[in-house]
Amino acid sequence: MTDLDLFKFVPFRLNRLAAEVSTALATEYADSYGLDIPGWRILATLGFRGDACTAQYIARCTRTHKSTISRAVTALLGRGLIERLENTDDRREFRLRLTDEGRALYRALIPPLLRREAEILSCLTERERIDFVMALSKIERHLDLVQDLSSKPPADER
Amino acid sequence: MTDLDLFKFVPFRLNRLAAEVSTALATEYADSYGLDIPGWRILATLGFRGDACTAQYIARCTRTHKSTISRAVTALLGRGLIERLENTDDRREFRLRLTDEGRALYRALIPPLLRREAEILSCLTERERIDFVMALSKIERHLDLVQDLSSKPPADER
DNA sequence: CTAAGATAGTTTTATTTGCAACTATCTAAA
DNA sequence: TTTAGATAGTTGCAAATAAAACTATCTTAG
Repeated sequence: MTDLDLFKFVPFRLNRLAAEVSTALATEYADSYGLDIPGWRILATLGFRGDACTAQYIARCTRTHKSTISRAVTALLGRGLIERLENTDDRREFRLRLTDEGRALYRALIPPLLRREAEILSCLTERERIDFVMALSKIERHLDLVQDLSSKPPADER
Repeated sequence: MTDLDLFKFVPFRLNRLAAEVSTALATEYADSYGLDIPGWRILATLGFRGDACTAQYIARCTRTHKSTISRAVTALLGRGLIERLENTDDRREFRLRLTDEGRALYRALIPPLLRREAEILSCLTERERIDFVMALSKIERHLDLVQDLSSKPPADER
């Protein structure tokens, strides 16, 4: 029988690594700006795409449960970091976008977060880093994790 | 100003990938054997290391909170999958080890889990897979995630 | 030897998260 | 048009997790 070493088992290692990286990054947005992960994901999605998008869209492409997004949206609205626009074409949904304050926060967060990311990857050579990211992309595509905005409804919500 | 694309941001991608892989694997041990992630981690740690080890050790090297481990240990004891040995040298701690039944379950789980892992990595060439795992190791070492059993107490419990 | 601090493990509590039910709105088919 | 089903978003509840307080035991400095 083949043996199983937990510490060589990729799923376990990914889990552990992701947890570690998350807590390392959280100090940037949580400790400094009172944001949690869902809040940061919303901010980042809205900030990166210039235009407004729906909560559903954010939930889908960040693979975060819609109820989690809903709560985080409420919090961000309360802090005046995002705003809701009625959509007269479809009154079920709201388009969300950053307020000026929200955009300022988004911009303020980028440099330290990119710095952290670079730090984490600094143990790899340029070549290794490129290969690593490429492998990541392949696995994501293989598992159908692509963020594609045109998008089929992606397997709904697991 | 540099921009930040969430979908190219490695910490986010790791998080998303780990979550996806976790749920994919959970079907193996949860649906089939009623194990949750902490339970599986204990089983795997005890199974891989032939000898008995303490709850503290498992918590540290799997980076799982000690209260989570404590509860999972209670559950596994109740199911007769592991047993506790008094340590007369230090009566604060207990050494844990698999029962025969626990070992059988561990053995039964290995093949399907390794198959899943292989499936997930099947989109990479052999070369890419080796490089990917190597990069993972480097990052783990860089972030001080090494499982090292000799081990300094690793930053205690976050 | 004793007291102060450290450590293993448990338990209580609070937080977070996902699920499921619900409302409101839209779409499509009879 | 009416009705059945789908979809966006919210909310109540339950499960999982982490934090913190607690017990018991060990270690070490005086």
